Amino acid sequence: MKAYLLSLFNSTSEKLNYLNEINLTFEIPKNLEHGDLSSNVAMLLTKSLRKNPRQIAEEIISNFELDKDVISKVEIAGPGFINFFFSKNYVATIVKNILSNEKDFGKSKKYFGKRANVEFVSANPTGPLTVGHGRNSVIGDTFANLLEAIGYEVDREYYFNNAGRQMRVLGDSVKLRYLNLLGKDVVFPEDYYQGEYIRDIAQSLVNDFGEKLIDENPEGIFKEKAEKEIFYEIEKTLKRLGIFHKIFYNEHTLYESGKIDSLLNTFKEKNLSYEKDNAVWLKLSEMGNDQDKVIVKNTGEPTYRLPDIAYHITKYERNYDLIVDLFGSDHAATYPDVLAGLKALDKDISKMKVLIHQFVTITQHGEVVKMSTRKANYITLDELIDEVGVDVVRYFFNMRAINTHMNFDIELAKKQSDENPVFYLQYAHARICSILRMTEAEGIKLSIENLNLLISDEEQKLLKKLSFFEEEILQSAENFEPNKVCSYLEELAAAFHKFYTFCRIIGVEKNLSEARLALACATKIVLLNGLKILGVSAPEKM
RNA sequence: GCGCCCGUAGCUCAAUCGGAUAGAGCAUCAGCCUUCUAAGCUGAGGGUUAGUGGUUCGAGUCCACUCGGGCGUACCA
Repeated sequence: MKAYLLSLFNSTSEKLNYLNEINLTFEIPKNLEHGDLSSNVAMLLTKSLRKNPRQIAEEIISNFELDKDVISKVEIAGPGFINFFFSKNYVATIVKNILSNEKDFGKSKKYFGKRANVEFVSANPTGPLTVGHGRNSVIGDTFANLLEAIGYEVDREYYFNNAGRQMRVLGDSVKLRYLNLLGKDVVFPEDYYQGEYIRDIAQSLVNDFGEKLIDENPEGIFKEKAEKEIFYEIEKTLKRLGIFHKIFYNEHTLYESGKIDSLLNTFKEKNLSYEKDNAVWLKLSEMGNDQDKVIVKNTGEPTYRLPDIAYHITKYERNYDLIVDLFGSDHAATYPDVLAGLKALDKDISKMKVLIHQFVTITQHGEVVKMSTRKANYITLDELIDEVGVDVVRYFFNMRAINTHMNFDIELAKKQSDENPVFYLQYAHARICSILRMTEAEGIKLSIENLNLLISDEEQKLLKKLSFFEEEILQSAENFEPNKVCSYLEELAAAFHKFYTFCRIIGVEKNLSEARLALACATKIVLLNGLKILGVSAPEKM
């Protein structure tokens, strides 16, 4: 429908030149009486033309060359909106389109041939993924799915660091637990990792090695064992959610390959850094940021900024057209430094898209749970999946805008899992599958020959909803808004459930029956394609 | 103190780059199953969009300030 209006305005602009100056947009009116699509061009032109918007609208309309088979009515309404009403026949043709494209319906080729990198999760292997990581994991994967749907070839990437202070403490924690288990009298400091998993790892070392490791360095087998075990668990959890990273990028390789040193040299050569107080500083204030920051400490160790910049340079070297970083608001302060560094090195910053999601506030028994891996005060993602299932977890994190400070009431999630909107969508899909089983038994075959019979309100509303799918996906992807996919699918499911209630398929006149079956099949395809982007299953029975 | 994010129905959230009468779900209440799955449908109640000013044809949306909450503000990541 939008495509038709665009070409309509395009041909009209040959007569009315001022139409070329305006950015054409169409919106779907909330109120049905305002048509199927609406344009506000006339109002946007009031200033430059110095005319009443309704007069302008009048002039535009009178120059349209309308196809009566497509547009049934055009009217001017309110302050100067131009409202378009499409013919029922035209609306019904979407079914053909859906049935012939099937799995590919909704996908677009706008970004065909482009490559994107989506970095998400990126948790260091110090403990199991928590509910807090869940939001990052799910929306990161959904972004990747969305980008694929609009033509990108996407690499999912996980950046991690198995060196540094956190990991030292991890090794120390395991060793102390190990000594603990062997009956040694040791003090376990409060700021060490308190989690039960540390004890499990230590226990398995006791089982395998007995007392042989008592004199081993904590940075050796203790740390290595912990990292391996924890990473194994992280990957297992992600796998449950259907998340698979193509690339695991270890920060350490940046040092081994000399990229850190060479970056440091580049900064120095370009006079972008200087030494002060025995440390190396990056001239961020000259790059437009608030203040200069240290990139190499007086101990000789780099701060996280240097490897972060070096890491992102590798993304540029790997020739991506789009580089997406997703992280929680606790890291929001770090990315301007990275961007400034990249810009100073003449990298095209417009390829970067840094997305920040707000925190998930967990409440349990009416109280806010402050999550801390160190203090072992957390609810793991695995526990959540055990409680409510993969589909609910994925849907729940996808359904809210990433900027919302979302609340997660654990009790409510368990209790209301039956009433979660995800079941509403899945139920629509299962209902259609059920109809398909019945019609097959009855020998009813779908047909696209008599789609013009689909004229009731319920049928038309469903058809219109279906026709906006591709546009919704495109917008969700371009704006990085997975929650819009959820809203769309909920509306689609609602339109279907109404259609189901009022329009019978089995037991009506043959041509109508076949046309309605075609509509039901088209709906099934769109539901399936949409749920697939969200990573949610579409059961055939419930 | 400063920076970023947020504040919408009892609760959780929407609202198409500023659009027409602010919408869903849950919860509450009243109806609908001899016919394709009632995990559904129909209807009702529920709002000074935190507050005060401003910008304009038009503001939940943009600007300023105030109040309240989250996250930052390291030679930790």
